[in-house]
Amino acid sequence: MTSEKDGTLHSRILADLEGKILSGTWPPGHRLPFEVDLAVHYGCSRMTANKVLTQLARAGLIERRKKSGSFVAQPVAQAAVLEIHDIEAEVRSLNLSYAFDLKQQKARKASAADRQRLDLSAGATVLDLTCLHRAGTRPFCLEQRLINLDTVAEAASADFSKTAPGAWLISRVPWNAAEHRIQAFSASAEISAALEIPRNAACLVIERRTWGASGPVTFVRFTYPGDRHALVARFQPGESPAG
Amino acid sequence: MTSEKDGTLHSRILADLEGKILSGTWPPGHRLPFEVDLAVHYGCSRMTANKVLTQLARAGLIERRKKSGSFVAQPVAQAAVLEIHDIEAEVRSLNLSYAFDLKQQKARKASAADRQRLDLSAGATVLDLTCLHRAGTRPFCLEQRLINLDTVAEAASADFSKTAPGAWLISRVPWNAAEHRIQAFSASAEISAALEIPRNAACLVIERRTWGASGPVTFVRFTYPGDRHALVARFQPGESPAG
DNA sequence: CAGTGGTCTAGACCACAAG
DNA sequence: TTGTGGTCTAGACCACTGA
Repeated sequence: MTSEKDGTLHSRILADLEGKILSGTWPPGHRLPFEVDLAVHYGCSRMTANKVLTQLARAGLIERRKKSGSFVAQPVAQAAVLEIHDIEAEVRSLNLSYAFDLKQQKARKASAADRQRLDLSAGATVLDLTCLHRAGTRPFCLEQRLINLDTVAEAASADFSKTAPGAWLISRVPWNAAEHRIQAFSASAEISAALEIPRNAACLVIERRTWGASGPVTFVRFTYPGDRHALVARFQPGESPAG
Repeated sequence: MTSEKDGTLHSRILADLEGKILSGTWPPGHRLPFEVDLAVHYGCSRMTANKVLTQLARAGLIERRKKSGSFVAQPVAQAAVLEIHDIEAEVRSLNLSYAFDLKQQKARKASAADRQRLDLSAGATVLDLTCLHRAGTRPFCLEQRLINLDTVAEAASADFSKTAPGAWLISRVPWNAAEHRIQAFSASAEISAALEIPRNAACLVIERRTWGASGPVTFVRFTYPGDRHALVARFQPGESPAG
């Protein structure tokens, strides 16, 4: 019964079922009781039982099939939530002072490479930015960014020497879709100079493409000294990553 | 009005509200109509309106406060779902043939380093595995793994020359928690020999610690040639990553 | 065809926090 | 104090799908 008296009714039922699944009492493939039976067993209405099963299904712990019932799912893909923080917040959480230098800011016609990176049509103009984020006095991360001036025209006249482009953009284009790409590269001459690391040192590179409601917004590449930086992602079954 | 006629009632309402938020019609901080008003406006019951708002809140698009109402949230952390696939599936999705070589398999007392990696107490025994995953004939990824024999005793007598350890484990310890760590490293002598890449070439390294219901299960380090491999993560606001 | 999940309702009570 | 979200119910109809 795992009777826990805390929380709401359906969260208690949820915890009970989760325990049975995660502990292996109900192995993958096992059929759960029907909604009606759960409702009787826990003394609740069918809607409440349904809510619990729906939540378990959303979390990927069970699979529901009409006419057959609900079954404990086979664990498949290892999915994990990767939190890509704001760099300033990231630095400050290390108890280091944060600073950034704007190293370059230039508006220009989009080159072929730009258009591919930003998913643009010909003739578009972009703002090309480079800035260095510092933790304490050490270089922390090099940011190379393109901003689509067709979508975010105000960027052309913005002052990025005080406000980092990332923070500025989030206030202009609050909600957007993004695609991240994580790779390892050897430091080029430019990178090694900027980050003050040896030539060819391994670097962790995160590229992000961002789209807003009105089209492509920005492409940005963050380059971190590889041995000093790690991305961490956790996975906890049953907890919806969004929760 | 974004009126879409497909799907259920609450999914249509959801799409409508999502559109207003994502397009900026309702900017961050804007107060949404109350549940009762939404119910009236869409001609549904309050429960249905509640379901929609609850879902928006779970997705992080709105924030709900008692007595005050529901508000469009400030976009904060860039969270993305990182899918860490099974290596065999990953290779096959590239239309390449998959193979792996078991290069080492040795049971031993856990060293101090092992105990730290696997979160073990003294005196534990581990199985130390090394295997190379191939795509076509080229090395694709080197897997270095420790398995906690106190938790998964059957591993000691398992045959890993046919079944890759990852696939074997998932059938034994179906549901587990995991922590991933992603870094860039220069190839050591061992790595460069195994992956057939130059010494000090940049490598993408993914480390995973896994816990089951009965304790630490395994620690694994995947090393990929950095310039040939990328992790991709997507983020779509409004969609729950678990969905 | 029958039983399951999917959805929706109209109404209810409660806890909580803002005014 | 009062209005809001949070939760729960008993019952209903539908769509799908497996037997």
